Amino acid sequence: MSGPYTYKYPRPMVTVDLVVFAFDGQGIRSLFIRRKNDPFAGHWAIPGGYLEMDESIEAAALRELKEETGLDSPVLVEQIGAYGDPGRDPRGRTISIAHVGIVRGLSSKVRGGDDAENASWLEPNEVKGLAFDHEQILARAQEWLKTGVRRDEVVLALLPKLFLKGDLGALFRAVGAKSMRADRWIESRLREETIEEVEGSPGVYKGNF
Amino acid sequence: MSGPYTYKYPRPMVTVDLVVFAFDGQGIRSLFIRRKNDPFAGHWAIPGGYLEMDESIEAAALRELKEETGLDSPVLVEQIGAYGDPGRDPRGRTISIAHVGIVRGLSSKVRGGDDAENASWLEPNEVKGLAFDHEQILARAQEWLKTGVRRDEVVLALLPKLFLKGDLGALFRAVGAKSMRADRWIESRLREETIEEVEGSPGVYKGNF
DNA sequence: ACAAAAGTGTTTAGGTTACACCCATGA
DNA sequence: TCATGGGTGTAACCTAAACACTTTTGT
Repeated sequence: MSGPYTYKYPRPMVTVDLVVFAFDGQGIRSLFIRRKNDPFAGHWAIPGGYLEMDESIEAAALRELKEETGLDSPVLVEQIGAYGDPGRDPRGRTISIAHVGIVRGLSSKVRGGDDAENASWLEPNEVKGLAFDHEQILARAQEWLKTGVRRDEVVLALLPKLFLKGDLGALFRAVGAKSMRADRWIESRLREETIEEVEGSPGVYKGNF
Repeated sequence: MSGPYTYKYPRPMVTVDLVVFAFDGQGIRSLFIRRKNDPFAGHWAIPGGYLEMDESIEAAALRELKEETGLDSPVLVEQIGAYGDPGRDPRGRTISIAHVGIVRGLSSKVRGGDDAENASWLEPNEVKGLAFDHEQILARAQEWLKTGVRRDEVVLALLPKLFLKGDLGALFRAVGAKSMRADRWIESRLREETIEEVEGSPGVYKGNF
């Protein structure tokens, strides 16, 4: 960096955050880092960091994810909103552009990096004392997940490439979608060819992309 | 302003934009300003401007709307996304947080102000040569409107306080929602008491809030 | 009077909910 | 054995879409 940088009018900082969800066959997990530095050193936080001047917003989210957790290219990434209440960051006015991402299964190769002392897959509802307003962002992301589970891409991004009816049932249960019947879901997607049964393996399905 | 302001790392500018929709009984109109200053002086643009350091994002959107068009407090405001491609603003890296707003009817008291030479209600599909990436933002806002019209709050925010079946039909037609039948819509909302028929005026309805 | 546009009835298909019942599991 | 939780069949309900037909409107 070659700073300092001088502007005529004050500018907020801009960060990106990325809530990553994965399904382990039992429940939904989310990826958190433990912050190495102040503010909130030692607290859990959603992966994220400063936007650089020459990269797109989504690229920044992916870069930060990679730097802080080692995770590469989620199956699906979507922006869910900008958070910018004055005071959300003690270092000064900060706007954070929040995203959700989905990866297929709990990648075991996550590791801390950069500002992250370590990175772990935690149950989103168990994590306490999140940094900044990350509780709020997480809540919104969970809401997104709960309603997003009606979208086939979201479901298929969460499930393993090959899955059983039981996996689907477990997934619906895990996100708290009520009375979603796996049998009906499969029946209907088979009809419209969103998924198909794997040749020679009755009861095993795969999504079509 | 007391600038200059100096930071260790470069920071983008942050703006807010607000696409305002209104329904005039015939079609959807959207509020645009004609820019007074460069860049894009003389071009139409979505109302918006710089976020100040001590106001919330939504407050900034409302303030800019007021300053540039004279319009006060839309019935409904919602954030629709952050736009931040490098190069979207020739003045330098700028992140814009886009919103949609709905007002009830075409307020005739709109006037230009600030950076706005004037403000007018235009048909969104007719406007050409929008500033910045406002075409893209407008397109997303229209998309939001088209799908949002299934949400009762959105419909009721667009319609006058008292409305007829014909108004509803015209509205559905205006946003391009296909095969939405006003008779069925009303029937169903009456049942669940989202709207009610006005006493003594058969065929006149009003929303319940 | 005619053509185009809007309104209306009917039917079909699909999804959602609720309920009843079965089966497996584990205390 | 009993209680529990999940799976599964059935029926009621609602909504969306398609279609045909009528009514209205403008020229």
